[in-house]
Amino acid sequence: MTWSDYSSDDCSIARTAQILGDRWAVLVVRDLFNGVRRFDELQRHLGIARDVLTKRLALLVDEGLVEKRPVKVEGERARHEYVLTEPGRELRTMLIAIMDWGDRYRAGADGPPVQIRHRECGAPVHARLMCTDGHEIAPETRTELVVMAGARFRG
Amino acid sequence: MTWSDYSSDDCSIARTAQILGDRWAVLVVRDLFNGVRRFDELQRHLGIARDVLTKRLALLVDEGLVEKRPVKVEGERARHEYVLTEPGRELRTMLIAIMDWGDRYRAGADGPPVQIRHRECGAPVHARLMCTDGHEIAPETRTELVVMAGARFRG
DNA sequence: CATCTGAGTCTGTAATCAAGACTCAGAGGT
DNA sequence: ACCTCTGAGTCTTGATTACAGACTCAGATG
Repeated sequence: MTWSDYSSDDCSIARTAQILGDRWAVLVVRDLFNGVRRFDELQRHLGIARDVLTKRLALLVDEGLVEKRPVKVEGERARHEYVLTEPGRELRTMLIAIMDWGDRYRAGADGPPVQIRHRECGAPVHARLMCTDGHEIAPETRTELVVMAGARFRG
Repeated sequence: MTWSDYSSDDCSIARTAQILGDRWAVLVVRDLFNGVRRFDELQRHLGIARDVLTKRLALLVDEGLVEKRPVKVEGERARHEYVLTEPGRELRTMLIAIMDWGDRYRAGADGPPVQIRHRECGAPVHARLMCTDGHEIAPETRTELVVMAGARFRG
């Protein structure tokens, strides 16, 4: 029973890619993380087409990663802003894993553009693989894939 | 100077998304990780259109994540296979971060379909955030973004 | 010589994306 | 009251890209 006997769609990576597997989705989440909250600000910063942004945000809201909430500031007209929900915020590990890879293999001559730091101690933060017994999984460390109850055979 | 004053494209996440920001790219890499190596096997398992697979593989080869190498098995015609390079293999942390998220928020009733384990001790492997001082960065732990030399202002 | 298979390429249609114009409602100025 | 500005979209019109399936081509197989 090899990996390719199991359904490709029935996989947590495939399901996540269904939501984030788009050139823009990840960047929208990144910007939301970095405090961008309003439609026009996202649109300008990302350079995304307006209708596409509308659709992406709607999907993210639909999938529960983002909340669209009304904001009423005194003396201004009512607006809304887009804020990450808890599931959305839990993507931080993934984002930092992506960033680590890019920093390493796609940084320009001046090095990485930004760094994420632990607010309390100031040290840079990275994504690491660990097993639940506390061993660090280095690049050469072998891992194996074990099929669990949730798996489905290929249709 | 806020985040949105800096160029969105000049960011390691944006650069990585340029390569992997596609519904299929991540799944192709996942399958290569899991030992699928041949064109037809990828095509069948993923259910991707053949011409799209051709293009994705070409991009991954171009970007240096995948190597296309000829294979000559005795008694068979020469073929080639697609194998991850070292940069490609370094995506493991990202893949597992994506999988962790999906396992948590998108698993079906039967739980996660597969588990990755440390081959030596058998314990499940997960992606974690750590600062270089060794502190674990839990979901509530605050991080901050520091702009470095590689950053560019918005054009 | 006819058939099979792996690894694509080609073709026609459907879906998405991009860029910019247009809409609409509320706030501010005159 | 009227005009203008802005935020947050929606609409429209090409240009790209995806999808499904047919077609190709070379070397093994019978």
